[in-house]
Amino acid sequence: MDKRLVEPDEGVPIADRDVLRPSPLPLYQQVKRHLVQRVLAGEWKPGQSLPSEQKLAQEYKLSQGTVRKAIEEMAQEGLVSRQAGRGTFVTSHSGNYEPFRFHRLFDNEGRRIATDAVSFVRVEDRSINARAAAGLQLDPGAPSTECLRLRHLDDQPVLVEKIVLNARLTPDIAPILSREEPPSIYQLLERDYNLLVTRVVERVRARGAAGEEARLLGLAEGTPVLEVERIAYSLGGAPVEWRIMVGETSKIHYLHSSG
Amino acid sequence: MDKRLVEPDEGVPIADRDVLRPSPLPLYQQVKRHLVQRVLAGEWKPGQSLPSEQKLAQEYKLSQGTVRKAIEEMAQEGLVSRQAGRGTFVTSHSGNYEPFRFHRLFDNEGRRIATDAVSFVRVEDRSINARAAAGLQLDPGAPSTECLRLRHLDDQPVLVEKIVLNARLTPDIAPILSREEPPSIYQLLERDYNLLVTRVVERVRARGAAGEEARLLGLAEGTPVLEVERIAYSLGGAPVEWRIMVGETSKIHYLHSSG
DNA sequence: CAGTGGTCTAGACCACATC
DNA sequence: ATGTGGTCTAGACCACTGA
Repeated sequence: MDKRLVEPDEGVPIADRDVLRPSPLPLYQQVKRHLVQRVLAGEWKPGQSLPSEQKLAQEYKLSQGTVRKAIEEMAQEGLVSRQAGRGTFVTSHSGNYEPFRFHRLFDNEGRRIATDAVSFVRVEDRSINARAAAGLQLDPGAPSTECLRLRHLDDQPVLVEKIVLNARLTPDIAPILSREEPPSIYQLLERDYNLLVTRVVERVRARGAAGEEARLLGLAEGTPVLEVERIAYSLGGAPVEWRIMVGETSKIHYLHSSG
Repeated sequence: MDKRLVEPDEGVPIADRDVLRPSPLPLYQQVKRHLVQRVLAGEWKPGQSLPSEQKLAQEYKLSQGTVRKAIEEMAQEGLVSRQAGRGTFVTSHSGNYEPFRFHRLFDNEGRRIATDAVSFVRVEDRSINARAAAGLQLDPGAPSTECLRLRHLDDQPVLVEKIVLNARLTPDIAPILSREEPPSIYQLLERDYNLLVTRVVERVRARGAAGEEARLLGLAEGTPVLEVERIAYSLGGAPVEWRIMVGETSKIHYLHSSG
């Protein structure tokens, strides 16, 4: 039976339903939005399971189908993953669901540049550089944490990364980075700051190697290098990280499949 | 009522249903597969509308919801697009649905490199070059059509494209390319060969400009340039085109959003 | 065994397009 | 006024998981 027949507008129940009422948005979108908030608030931690569709349908006083559609969209966006017979689980970068899914750099044998040795050259708090400020939508001079690291492949340096974090979103992260030297920044953002990176925008350019990066990579000045400039957005759309990766492309390339 | 109650297994009807029966695949997947075939066979041409959900449900003797799920997946994959109140339409590269969706090169003002002046330097039938052969999964020496063209931006040459097509899939395309000089090869593949490009894989590298491309772009030998190597696959998964694009990246960059 | 998500049905109302 | 896709309901059976 159609809900609108049963509850014309006022026989309305429950607190949760109040949250969902006034908007003209479809119910399943409202449910999705609400569930996403609850996941972000940590009500269910990464790896844990959400309540079953039945339970959620009862809680929101909606049909199972409506809740299902909300959860299906969340699954499609990678926030949760579903397993028939088991349940719906909050995905995690730290879990083994899709580690390194944003790493699009590969070596010539098709191996992903991700799990290799990383050395941290420098980690410091400083006022943000102009280019990163533009990317992170911050005023020039805003506080930031900047991190320079170097990836190796077969003991050869292949990639320099400069990573800039908005210090207002990730306060006191510098000592953590220095101490732990984590292979994945995004794991750390999720674990310590509840920031889930869901989307990145990358710009790829070619240019000649220069200055410190040339030295770190062991290249002559002017050698053609690939530059990947990345802005990472957290769930909700706030830019949390600006990153630039530079590597010589006799050894590595950027790979993208689409369709 | 559940269909399985009404039709245990043998009260089964209709030719279409026979096609869909023996497999263990969900019904909506079978419907999807069948509809995709019908679109590819040209039963509904790009821009035209499919029958309504109701009609298709009757035709397949299934519920509207099942047909809907099939069509929704097709829409998600971009084969059709849906408009409430109007219908479901076969998408087209020539139509205005998603033109140039594979073009990921932009200038520094954020404009897509796509609609600009194109000049054809050369179009010829020849035996395939080694690199394209590997990409297209062909034997070295297989017949191919090779096309070299140059894109301009504000009257400056910015991008050299070498395009190689598998002559077995696209016979006699050379004269068409020479005559029409189309801005989009994929429109032509769809119109004249019923090949719908649905997926591309791109590898991006940096290197020094060399030989003919340096001359065409007006660059000194060794100037860093961006090289995008693309393999385009048609619906069904056959590689139909290998393409290499080379440009100086003081003027252009490769952009990719993900998540 | 009970519980979960996955599939399928049948029917309702809605907003929107078109004529 | 008619027809379209978009939303929502209520209930069925299934395959799979885990205790």
